[in-house]
Amino acid sequence: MRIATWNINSLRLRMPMLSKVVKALSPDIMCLQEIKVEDDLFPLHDIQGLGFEHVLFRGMKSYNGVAILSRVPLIEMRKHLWCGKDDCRHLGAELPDGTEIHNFYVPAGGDIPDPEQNDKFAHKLAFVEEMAEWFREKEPANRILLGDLNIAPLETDVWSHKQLLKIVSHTAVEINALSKVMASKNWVDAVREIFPPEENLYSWWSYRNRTWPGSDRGRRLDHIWVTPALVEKIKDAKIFREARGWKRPSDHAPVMVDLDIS
DNA sequence: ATGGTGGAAGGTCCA
Repeated sequence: MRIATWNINSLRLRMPMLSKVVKALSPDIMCLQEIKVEDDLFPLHDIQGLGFEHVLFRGMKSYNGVAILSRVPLIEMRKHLWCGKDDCRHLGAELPDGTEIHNFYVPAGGDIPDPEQNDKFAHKLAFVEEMAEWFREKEPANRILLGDLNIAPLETDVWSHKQLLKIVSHTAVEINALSKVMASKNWVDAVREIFPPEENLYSWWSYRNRTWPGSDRGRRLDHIWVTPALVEKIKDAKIFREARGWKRPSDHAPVMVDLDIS
């Protein structure tokens, strides 16, 4: 089963690009973030036309929003209000074999990496802490956790570890919080099972850097994790950076893994 | 130290 995640940054604007990505990668399950469309306006018919019969979405006007597009049936999990907010940052579903898939859009966190000065950073830290707590309390199961986690944990997940230490997405406090999520169910970074940690690997490149891709000042903000029993099922992984070079792209590239599950 | 660009809006807010 091929499972992909992509922060599409407006689903309606980039429907044609989604079609290209789906044709290129043929994912069985495509998880999206920042769809930026309220549920009444979700382009369900067009999505089904791409071959996804089973579609879950949770959207709001202008901001955030997540969706799971699938060729296999999904059972939607009960909604959880992360940080007490109903802001469309998570969708959980059960696959036919009982594996759970969790699609997250973690708050970006603003510019100042200090929760005292910056409410958005405080929200990000609280959200990630809550993820750790939430998964810790869950019963054992095979699970996939993926999405735009807005944190680049490894030195090789950013173009310059030294220059980004005080930049939101690569600060020690965020990486520490993310490591607690990882410990909550002994999650394994599936993409790093294929691409060794020594290798630079990015999934996002700022719109503000006009020299892309020459300078390659990227960060790996988008992740796919699995619980330990699924590790031996990981067959391949890929970051489809070609899509970042298309005209009017999302600032994120799709990330995918092949898992030997049904 | 600063500002750079893009999306949804139709204000600015958010990334």
